Amino acid sequence: MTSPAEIPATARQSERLGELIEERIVTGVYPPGTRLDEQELADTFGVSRTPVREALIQLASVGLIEIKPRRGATVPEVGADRVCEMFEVMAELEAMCGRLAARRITPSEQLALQEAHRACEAARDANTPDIYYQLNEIFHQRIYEASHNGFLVEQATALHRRLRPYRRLQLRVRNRMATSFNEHQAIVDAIIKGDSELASALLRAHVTVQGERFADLVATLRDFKAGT
Amino acid sequence: MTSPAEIPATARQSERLGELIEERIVTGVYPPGTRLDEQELADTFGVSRTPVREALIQLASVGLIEIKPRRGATVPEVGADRVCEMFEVMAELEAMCGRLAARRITPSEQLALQEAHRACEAARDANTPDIYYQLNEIFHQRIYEASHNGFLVEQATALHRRLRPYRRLQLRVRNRMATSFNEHQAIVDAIIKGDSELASALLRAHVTVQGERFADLVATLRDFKAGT
DNA sequence: CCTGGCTATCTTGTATACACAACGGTGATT
DNA sequence: AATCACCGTTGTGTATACAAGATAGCCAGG
Repeated sequence: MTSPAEIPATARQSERLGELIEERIVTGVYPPGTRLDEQELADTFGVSRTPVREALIQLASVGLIEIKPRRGATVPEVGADRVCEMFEVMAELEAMCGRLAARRITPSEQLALQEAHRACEAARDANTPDIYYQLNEIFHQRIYEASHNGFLVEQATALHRRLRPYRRLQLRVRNRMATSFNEHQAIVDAIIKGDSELASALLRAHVTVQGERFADLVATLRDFKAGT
Repeated sequence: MTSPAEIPATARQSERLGELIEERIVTGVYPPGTRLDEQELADTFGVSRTPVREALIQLASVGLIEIKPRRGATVPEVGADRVCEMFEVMAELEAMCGRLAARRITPSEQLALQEAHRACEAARDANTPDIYYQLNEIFHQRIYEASHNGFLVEQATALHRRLRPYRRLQLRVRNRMATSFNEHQAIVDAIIKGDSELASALLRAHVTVQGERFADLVATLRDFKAGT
């Protein structure tokens, strides 16, 4: 039942399936608590259960879903505290990236970083949060890469991806875009100047504030829910 | 009334298989470069290919093996530089654990930490590196837990596991055990005292030195090989 | 009416079967 | 003799079939 020649069919289908399912999880199509029925997923994507299972196992080992023996896979209810913990770690990873980047960044990487930064500026001026959001990811990715630590880049990227949905919630917060950009400016300056400790501290604060804002948001929602 | 659990509850076999294969990888039974034939593994463990595949996929998503489409799974040749990168990240994670632990450790956790530390002391006095090695793991685990960040604990534990084989190499280095213990002592003092920055710095150095020692070891081996 | 146990059914976990791509060997051609 | 092409073998990727455990619904008993 393979689809007509639209996919090279050369790579494992489970690989592609994993990305598809991940996309549906982070975009909220499969909200937390959802039970992921293997047969159902198989029918949905027009494949058999085998690739679906492999995809699920892969997602589980990354922590995106939970598989309990004989009880199937579910999208975990990530508690707010859990997310805060993840932001705490993310802040440290980014701080580390910044510290290393300030020491190791190459001239061409400096250019790439500044270019990404200017792109963010354009999005800010255009007041397009969605665009800014995407460019922001590139900006941070540039910093990761400038750390010249491939393993760190992988870890930071993975966690960044995993936090994406929660960060997305903050897009509409008042003035967040402008504030974010100003913080970016200071970070760029510190890295270019080679001030590793400053870059580290700024990045840690930059990410930490996101975690705190997330916590605020959750608290607000809880109050709202309680007040109903 | 019936005996509750004498059999491992028949959780997924792939789970157990994964641990078995992982064990064989980190202990060097399957050295880097080994090609992992699915059928062969299936025969070895007396199961079919399906659980083996699932175990391999899980190991691959953790980075312990590499799976190339249509070309099977292999134990990757982790370059020395790669391992150094991992140690660099590990140092930072441990530093973070120490910083948080110094601020958040509870009295009972203090006792547990000191107990683990004293156990290490006994192993040092008995001059039993293998025992010390195991107790050292518990010691570090105690610090992780004292950070009161569950996600961080998971990440640190996972990376620690993955670095285990490379750390093991350093067991026989001269005086390593005594030096390690002294460093531990300073770390414990800093955490108990609540000096988060000191604890952080000490732990970073403690782990970094392991990475450097690994690099030295590799360099030595390379020279040795080149001299042949 | 509620509770407790039993069974029916559904879903996961494992095994087997099949399809196709990649690697290696052999033979023919230059 | 060397090179290239063709074919067989091997092993991965996917589908299907089968077995076992878990949940839920139902019936019986208190």
